[in-house]
Amino acid sequence: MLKTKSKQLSSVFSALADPTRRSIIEKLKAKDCTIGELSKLFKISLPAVSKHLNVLHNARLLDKTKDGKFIICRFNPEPFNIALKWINKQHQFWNEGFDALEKYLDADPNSK
Amino acid sequence: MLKTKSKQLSSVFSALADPTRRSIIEKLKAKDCTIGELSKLFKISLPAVSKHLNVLHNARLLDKTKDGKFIICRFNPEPFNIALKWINKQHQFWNEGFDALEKYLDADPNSK
DNA sequence: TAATCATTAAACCATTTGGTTAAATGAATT
DNA sequence: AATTCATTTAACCAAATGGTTTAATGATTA
Repeated sequence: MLKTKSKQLSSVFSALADPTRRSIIEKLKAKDCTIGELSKLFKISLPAVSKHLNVLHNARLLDKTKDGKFIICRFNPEPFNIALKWINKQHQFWNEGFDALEKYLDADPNSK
Repeated sequence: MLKTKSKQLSSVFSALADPTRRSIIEKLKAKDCTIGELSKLFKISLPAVSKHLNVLHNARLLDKTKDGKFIICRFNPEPFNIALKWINKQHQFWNEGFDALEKYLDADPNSK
């Protein structure tokens, strides 16, 4: 399902609006985890964690890959780019003078 | 009311999660507006717009100043910094090599 | 094949969200 | 002083959100 840019922005920003989901990202940034491993970090139930993971997955911030009995979760930072671009566009201050961020986001990742 | 960093992040990200509120920011970025002017841009009722403005105000993305009968709304991009910092911290790719954004955000705005 | 383990689905609940309309407030005009 | 204009408050509603518990699914292990 192709999302409009606006829908993408909404799903990314609302995914990031919840502290549990931000914690999940902070954890996954350091290391891929199974859903069971992630759920042990929080006091909420496993189904609640599963729902949060769906929200992240929907925003494309999380990849799930099946490994036998387990599901491995991997953080995908790529959708941050669209969010950063939007913010940067509104950021009066940044638009003055040179714009390092814009160049950064437009650069080919493989060139680094 | 002092907010924790987590609460600030939640309020900024959830303020940005709504397309109407993003449109309001895009409008205000160009020019300060009264609430009546803003409400004319949308098909929703004026009280609905008023509520969106409260959400933005709560996230400190919007300043209101009274001017007689009118209330002037001004966009305040400052809370973007905390959001950008959080995103940048998670952004594996960016953390490799030099980090232009971090420097940018930590710089004294008055020095530019 | 039966039992176990990881995860999701279902049904439910309370709270929040984004909208409405109608009434109230408060400042400016007449 | 009465009216008009800009905005908010109140009361309400439907849908979404974040949580729960219990049941179902699906893959491994015994």
